[in-house]
Amino acid sequence: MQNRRLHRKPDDVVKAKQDRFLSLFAPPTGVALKFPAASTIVAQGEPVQSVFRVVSGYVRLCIYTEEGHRRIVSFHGAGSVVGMSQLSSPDWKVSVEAVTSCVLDAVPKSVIEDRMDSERDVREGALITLHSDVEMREAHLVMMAILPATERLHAFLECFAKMRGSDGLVALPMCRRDIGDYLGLSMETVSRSFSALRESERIETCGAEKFRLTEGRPFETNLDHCHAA
Amino acid sequence: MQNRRLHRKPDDVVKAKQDRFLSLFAPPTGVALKFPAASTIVAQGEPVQSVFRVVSGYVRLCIYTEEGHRRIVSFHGAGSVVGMSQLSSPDWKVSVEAVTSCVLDAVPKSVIEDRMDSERDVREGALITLHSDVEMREAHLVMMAILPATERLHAFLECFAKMRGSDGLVALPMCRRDIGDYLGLSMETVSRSFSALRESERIETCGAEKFRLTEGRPFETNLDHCHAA
DNA sequence: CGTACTGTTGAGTACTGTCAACCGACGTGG
DNA sequence: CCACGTCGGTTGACAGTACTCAACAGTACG
Repeated sequence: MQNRRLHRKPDDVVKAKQDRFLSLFAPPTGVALKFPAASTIVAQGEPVQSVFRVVSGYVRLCIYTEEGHRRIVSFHGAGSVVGMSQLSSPDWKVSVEAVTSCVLDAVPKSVIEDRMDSERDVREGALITLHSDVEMREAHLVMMAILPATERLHAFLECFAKMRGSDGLVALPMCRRDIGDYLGLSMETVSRSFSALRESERIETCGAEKFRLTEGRPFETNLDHCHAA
Repeated sequence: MQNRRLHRKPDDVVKAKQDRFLSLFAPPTGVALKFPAASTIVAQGEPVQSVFRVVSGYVRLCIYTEEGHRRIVSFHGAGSVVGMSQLSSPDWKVSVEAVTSCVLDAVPKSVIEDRMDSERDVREGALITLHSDVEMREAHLVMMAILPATERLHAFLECFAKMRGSDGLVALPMCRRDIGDYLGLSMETVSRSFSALRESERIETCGAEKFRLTEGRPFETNLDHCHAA
């Protein structure tokens, strides 16, 4: 879900800047914190004190509306940086919640800001992360508007499998409702879409939370009913 | 659509940083360019050479998918900065198109980068813009998932009227299809939603492109059919 | 073994997309 | 000056998707 097909700069150059930036999350500037599954790491509205990087486990970024609706903006696994887009804001616009039990490295906001001032590579690394955030949300937006439920789920699973990097069986850490809130679908529709993908043999499943993508199929996307031309 | 309810820092402090950043768009670093209505200012895939600021008129940011669908990510009126989120990318991930005839100030990417390196206020101003981009897309995402067509349109009109700052009659520069591609709705549904808002007296219209919000109504949003709790 | 929770499936409904017809404004050309 | 074509917007009819409500299955846990 992160860093999907970002920068096409020479990867090693980008990586060096990123590394410098990411090193801030290690000691001595960073501190590892552990959170149990389903706990709230930071709540929407809290003052922004730290930026995080996921070490292990999965977190979700949620937005709660006044009416009580929950929208999941993104999921983040090991390696993802969370909170950079909150830097110029006094308080969190999103909640960060632990999907599974997880460990995060936390760095004080002030440290990030200071290093961005003094180190060029940190600055560029941070910009790349921010840029990635914008792009991720744009891709999400496009998907939400254009793809029907089953294709949305398929895109999500593809994306998640890619992020995991494993070609084999992938375990989904989040429940159907989470996926629904991420894709803008009801829990039931997500479940039905799973069944549809399984029946059309585009995925294989092993229990409710493990799946494997059946690859290589030319797969005619049924987009006939989508508007715009 | 821009800078909606961003930073809650003391406004004057924020403004000073923003001003320094925004001054880059004026001569001598910036150059004003004029574009006719419906022209493409930069096409998706072109190398990123400049960042823009709208002086007058309106532009739209579009994403075209391989299947030929068009998604509008945002509209930008006078004062908006366009392209900051493309800085760490070699080429544009979006197209920038003139909705009306318009004038933009263009600043070379390299100038922006240099000044971000050398001036703290420019850096912070740029970050605020980026942060605003992320937040805008998140708000868009939430709206798309939660609101039914009529409410989506209403939210859009509210937002647009606020951006314009005028309480009176507001003229929409973009056509129904544009609004549809922005809201993830078909042109026809947008049109029907206009009619619905007019009939329920939540807006008044004057021709197809001028409207006024009928304010003060407690307006019970019909969100009963929305999932999640 | 009962309870609670997650996931699955069915039935019915509501919303929105598609297709199509129509209207009015505008500009062109006879 | 008027006929005509084009374009954007509106509206209707119909179909298809996805949501709601509801029942049920499987699993974990006490």
